[in-house]
Amino acid sequence: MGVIRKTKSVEALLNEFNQGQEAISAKQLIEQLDSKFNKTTIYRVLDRLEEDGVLHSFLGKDGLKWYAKCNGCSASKHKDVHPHFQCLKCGKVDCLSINMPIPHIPNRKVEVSQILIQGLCEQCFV
Amino acid sequence: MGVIRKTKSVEALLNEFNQGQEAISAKQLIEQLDSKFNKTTIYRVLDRLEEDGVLHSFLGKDGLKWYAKCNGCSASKHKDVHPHFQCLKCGKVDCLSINMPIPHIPNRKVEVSQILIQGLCEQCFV
DNA sequence: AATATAATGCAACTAAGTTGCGATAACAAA
DNA sequence: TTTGTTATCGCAACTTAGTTGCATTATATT
Repeated sequence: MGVIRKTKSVEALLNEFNQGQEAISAKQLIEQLDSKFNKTTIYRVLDRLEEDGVLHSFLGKDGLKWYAKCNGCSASKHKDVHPHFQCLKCGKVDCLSINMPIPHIPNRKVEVSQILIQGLCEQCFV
Repeated sequence: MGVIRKTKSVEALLNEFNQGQEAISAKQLIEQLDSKFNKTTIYRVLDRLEEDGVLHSFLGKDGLKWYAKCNGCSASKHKDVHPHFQCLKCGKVDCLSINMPIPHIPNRKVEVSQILIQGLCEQCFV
């Protein structure tokens, strides 16, 4: 079932993410690749890449969906549980490779946690 | 400027939040009060209550906007920086009164942080 | 080359949230 | 109480990120 095919859109998107380590929003990818691919295609390829553990996704401060490369994820399990950082000046979003332990909460079961930190990135924090 | 008026919609919304400590999504409030108020009104009243430091808002796991009562906020400063919890079974969302220190990140300035923890709430975690 | 089916493009749709504007209602001052 | 100012409301139309259905095309397998 569902072997991912090496199509032009897949290549193009992977290429975008291989330009750097930054996260890229679906919106930005659609604008960027507008002349080459339909937005539906882009959404679907992103879905597939996420399912396959190539990318992971999260929501930025405005509720937009962002994607970034995975490190150590597989199709069966996304191990990437790290904070994301969104720069309030330049808008850049990336993954932070720091460990943020989620405290145990009495009488509840913690399954996932999303942490979005906002502030000034290295370039903007002079 | 801008003294908030005690209108019926303001009263109705405050009343909803005084039913308990849970967070309520804008969507839910609109559905709930649909017969009494226009959705535009509800969005605007929520905005005003947030500006006045009565409510604070955050995004849930699907990017929907949620509101909850503030504790110790003022119009000038929202002091409420705490994690929020969304139950994956019953959907309930609330504020956690635990302190989560944001680690210092080298060469960046941290200004805000949003933490959303998902799992099972007290009622659903049997 | 033939086949099966994954992937694409297009158009139409969904849903949360926003905007403009004329009408209405709070509230303070007379 | 009445009046005047202006905050607030309701409505309709809009915006925008993301989704869906379906006919067509491309990929990979035999």
